Amino acid sequence: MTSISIPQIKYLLALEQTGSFSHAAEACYVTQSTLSTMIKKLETQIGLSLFDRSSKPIRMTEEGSALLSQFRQVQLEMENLEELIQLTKNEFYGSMRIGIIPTIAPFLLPLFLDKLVNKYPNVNFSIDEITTNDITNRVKLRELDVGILSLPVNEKDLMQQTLFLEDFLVYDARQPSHKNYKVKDIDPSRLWLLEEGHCMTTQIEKICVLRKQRESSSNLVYKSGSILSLLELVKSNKGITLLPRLATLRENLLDTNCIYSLTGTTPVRKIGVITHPNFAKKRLLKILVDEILDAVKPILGKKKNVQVINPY
Amino acid sequence: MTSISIPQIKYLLALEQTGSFSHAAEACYVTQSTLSTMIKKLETQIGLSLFDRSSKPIRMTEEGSALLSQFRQVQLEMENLEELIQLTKNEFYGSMRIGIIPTIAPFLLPLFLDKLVNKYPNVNFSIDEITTNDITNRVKLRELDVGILSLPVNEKDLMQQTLFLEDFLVYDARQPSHKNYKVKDIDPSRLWLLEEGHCMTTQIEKICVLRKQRESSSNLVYKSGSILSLLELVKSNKGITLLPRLATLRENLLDTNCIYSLTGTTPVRKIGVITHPNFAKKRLLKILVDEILDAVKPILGKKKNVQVINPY
DNA sequence: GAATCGATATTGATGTCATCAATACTGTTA
DNA sequence: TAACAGTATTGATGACATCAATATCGATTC
Repeated sequence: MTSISIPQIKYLLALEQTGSFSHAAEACYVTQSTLSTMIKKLETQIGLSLFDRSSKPIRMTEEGSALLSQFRQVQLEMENLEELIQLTKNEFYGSMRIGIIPTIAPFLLPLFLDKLVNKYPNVNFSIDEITTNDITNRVKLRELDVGILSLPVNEKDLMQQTLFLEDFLVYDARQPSHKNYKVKDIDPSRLWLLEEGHCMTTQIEKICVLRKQRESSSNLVYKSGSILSLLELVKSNKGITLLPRLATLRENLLDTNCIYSLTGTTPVRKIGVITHPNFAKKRLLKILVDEILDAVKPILGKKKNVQVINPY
Repeated sequence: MTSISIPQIKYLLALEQTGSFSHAAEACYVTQSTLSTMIKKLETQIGLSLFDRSSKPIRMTEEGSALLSQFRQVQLEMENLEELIQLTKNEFYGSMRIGIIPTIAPFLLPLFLDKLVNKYPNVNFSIDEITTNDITNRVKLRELDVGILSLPVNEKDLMQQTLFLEDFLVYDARQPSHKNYKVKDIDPSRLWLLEEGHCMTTQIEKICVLRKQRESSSNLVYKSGSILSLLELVKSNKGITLLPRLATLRENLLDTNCIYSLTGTTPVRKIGVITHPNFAKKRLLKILVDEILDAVKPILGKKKNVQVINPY
């Protein structure tokens, strides 16, 4: 048992406008008999005569006139809905090109990317795992829409938004012996770092205050190209490194019993996003940001007594 | 190829409200499979994913949320329409009982009654052709809804609304001899009137200033019970009477060549409607009034230099 | 008064649609 | 691994919107 339908309203308004069943049918791209039948059906459904067929052109009855503006209102809101649908489709269509640094990518992406991709099937997400400099350059050139990386970046022309603070922990691959670590407990000769170019390298060096100190005390300098290699080398050489908290959760990559907090002030890095100032898809960006925050907030919680280590 | 339908909107809002296809289906009195299919169809039609099925309870996607308030707006306007339909049905249903005086009924009703009855098939019109006193009494007692008669009535508790002024013309059944008539030209011995009780009788007596004058100059006093009898008697006895203009148009009842205007000030009567002060169907009354005015305005036009003759 | 015209109402046919019951599929829980 | 709760899919079916053809109606013309 049907109620009033949108096409019926459309036919009614066309008939009121044209004064003729034939012309109204033409305007609505249906046959005259369809329009006649549908108007009659509407009148039967609501129990009122809406049109006076004895006048020429056809005019509305008083009841029809009493309802006309409300029929128009329904039609107007339907048109508003259809327009908003188009606007919404345009925003959540196309692509979003994301650059993310390698010290975040393998730990953060698994936490939110599948859900994001499923939520927005019409958006083509593109992920590039590249370094901070490459990210900032390509965002500036509009080759990337968003960068996920450690902030701040040394580019005041880009929009920067901090998402969360991520603390560093000590990974000592020897048998567990210390409940707590102090920075000065770190033996620079056993310290392994990622190669230059990774902002985290700079951050760890800052934490340990040990650029020159480290070069003078070892005849082997090895800088890993990837964080996986880093973890493998630290493990196999019973070395030490500093890891961001999200990395320490991956039990498949390391022995979580060998992870130690640093006493005193906790060194942290700011993780956030950068975009070009003219980047338009603000709602999609907010979605990305909200998904990331939803994913990491339960893990990282709130930080106290921290020292932010900048990536440059 | 269908577009968005009202039931689809209803299902969407129910799903957003309940967070479950099963509960939403229940609330909408359809099966779960119907609701699932219709939501999917809506999403396909508009090209957007509106619900995230992986969360429990089910939540809207960002696009769905962006459109939600506009969907609600459409629903609200549909509800407003349905409510207004009910209000409108209540006003234009039932009956309208009309009293009309006999010196108006046969000339005015044919001008508008068929059209009115066809326009409002759901209204039961009831017409009583009775005198002014009967009309005013029965409107006071709510036995009639409306009276159509000569105004004013001597009842200040009734609502009175003047519709038009109707002038009187002389009907002299002798062979046409005068281009113009003055009141003093009227031979009281040949004057025929309706019987007492008809306000028009009083009006004509006032016009001719001749109550006592007439009684003293004739041994035959005949007062017709109906205006048809009056016209027949005036015709067959080559008498005289005064007729309201609408009556003079009926060529089937009299020789229109025997109709004369009165020179000098034109005597007219006010025709209008009376209703009980608590009569509620104001819109239907307005319809009746507008139909009458539409019918008589082209005939009567605008009056100049008139003297209103009251019916009492 | 009959024929013609323009317009609406009706009819029967037909493809599309909404809806159902049944069931397959999925993720969670015990 | 089985059971459970919930959603998605499938095939069947009655309801529906729509069409082409034509009946009906009121006005106009001859």
